[in-house]
Amino acid sequence: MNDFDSVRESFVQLWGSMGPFWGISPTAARVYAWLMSRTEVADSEEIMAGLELSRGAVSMACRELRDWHLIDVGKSPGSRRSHYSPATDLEKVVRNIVQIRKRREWDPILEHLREWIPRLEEEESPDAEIFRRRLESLESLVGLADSMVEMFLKGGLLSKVGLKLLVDASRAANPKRSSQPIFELAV
Amino acid sequence: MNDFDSVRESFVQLWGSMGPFWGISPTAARVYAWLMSRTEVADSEEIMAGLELSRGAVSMACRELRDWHLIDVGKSPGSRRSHYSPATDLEKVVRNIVQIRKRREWDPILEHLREWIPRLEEEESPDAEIFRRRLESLESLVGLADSMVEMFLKGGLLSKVGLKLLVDASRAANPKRSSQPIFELAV
DNA sequence: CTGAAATTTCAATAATTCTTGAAATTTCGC
DNA sequence: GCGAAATTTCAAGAATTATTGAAATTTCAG
Repeated sequence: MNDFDSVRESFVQLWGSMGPFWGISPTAARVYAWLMSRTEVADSEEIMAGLELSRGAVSMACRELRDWHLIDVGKSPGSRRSHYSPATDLEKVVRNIVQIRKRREWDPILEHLREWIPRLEEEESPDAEIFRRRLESLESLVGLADSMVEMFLKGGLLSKVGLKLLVDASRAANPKRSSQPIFELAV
Repeated sequence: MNDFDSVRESFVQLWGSMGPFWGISPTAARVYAWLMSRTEVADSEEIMAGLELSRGAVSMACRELRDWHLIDVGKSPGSRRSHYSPATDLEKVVRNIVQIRKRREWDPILEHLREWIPRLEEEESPDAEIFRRRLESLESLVGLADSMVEMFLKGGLLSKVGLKLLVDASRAANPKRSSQPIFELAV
C-alpha cells in the first residue's frame, strides 16, 4: 500500500474514533473523512465500496452529515443518483456544529435549571437553600458560556478575541503555511 | 415526594444523560450531581444507598471524578473511611475539563496531521496534493483552536475576550442574581 | 404515466460500552 | 505488625448504541 492509501486509511480511522467526541456517529465521521480524501464527488455505491458499508448505513451517515451541513449533495444531470462532497467552508461547518451542540447540550440544562430554582425557593429547609444556591451558580456559569457561544454564532467573537493575535500565534508555531487561508478547505 | 427530592432526582438524571457529552461516564456524572444536592460530605455507603449503585461502581465513579478534579476527597480523623464532596472552585473545574479533553481529543489529531502531511508531500499524484492541502487547512484550524485553548488555560483568555462584557451580557438576561460570584460554587 | 433505479426506513442483530460483585489488595486503628 | 475495614480491580454479564439488509417508499427518465 502506498503512502496515499495508508494516510487515507489512518485518517478515516482517526476521524471515526473522534466523531463521537463532537457528537457525530463513528460511521458518519468515517464517511466524511473518506470524502475529504477524494478529489471527485462520490455516489453511494462508491462510498459503500470504499468503506465496506451497507447501503442503509451510507444513507444514514449521509443524512447525518447533511443535517450537520458537513457535506454538499448534488445530482448529475440525466441521472437520478445523488453524489456527495465535503463542505469546504470550514467556518460555516464549525458554526453549525457549535450551534447544534449548544441546542442539544446547553439549552436543556438552562431550561431545567430555570424551572428548578423557583421550586427550591418554595422549600424552606437549609438543605434546599444550599442546593438552590449551587444551581444558581451553575446557571450563571452555563449562562455565561451560552452568551459566549451566542456571540460566536453572531460572528463577533473571533474578532473580539483578537483573531489576528491568535492566528499570528498559531502561525508562529508553524510558519511554513502562513499564506494559506484557514477558514476554507483547500479544494 | 417533595420538591427538594424531586428536583434532586431530575438533576441527577439530567447530569447522567449530559455527562457523556463532555466525556464523563453517566454514573460518575450522577454521583457528582447527587453530591451537589447534599450539604454534607458523603461516604461510599451513603452514595451506594442514595443512587442504588454497587460498591465497585461507586469506587470507579469517584476515581473518575477525582481524575477530573470534580470532587474533593477527605477522611474523618479516627476513621479509615473516605468521604467525598463536590469541588467548589468552578473555574478550576472548567480549566481541568478543558485541559483533559484537549489532550484526549485535539492533541492526537494535530500529532497525526503533522505526521501525515510530509508523507503526502512525497507522493506526486494530484489527488495526494489536494488531500494534503485539505489536511493542511485542518491543521491550521485545529492549531488555531489549540492556541485559543492554551491561552485560556494560561488564564489569559477570559480577560482578553472581555470577561466583563460577557458577564454583563449574561447578567442583563437575568438581573436577579447579579451580585453572585460566578466562579465559585455557592456552599 | 410507468416502472426501474435510488433512497429511506426500521426491526433484527452485532458491537460497544457500562455496571456489577466477588476476589485481591491496600489501609490504618488497635 | 495484625487483622478487620475499606477500597480497588477486573472478568462476566447487562444495557445501550450502532449497523445491517430486506422491504417499503420515493424519484424521475423514458
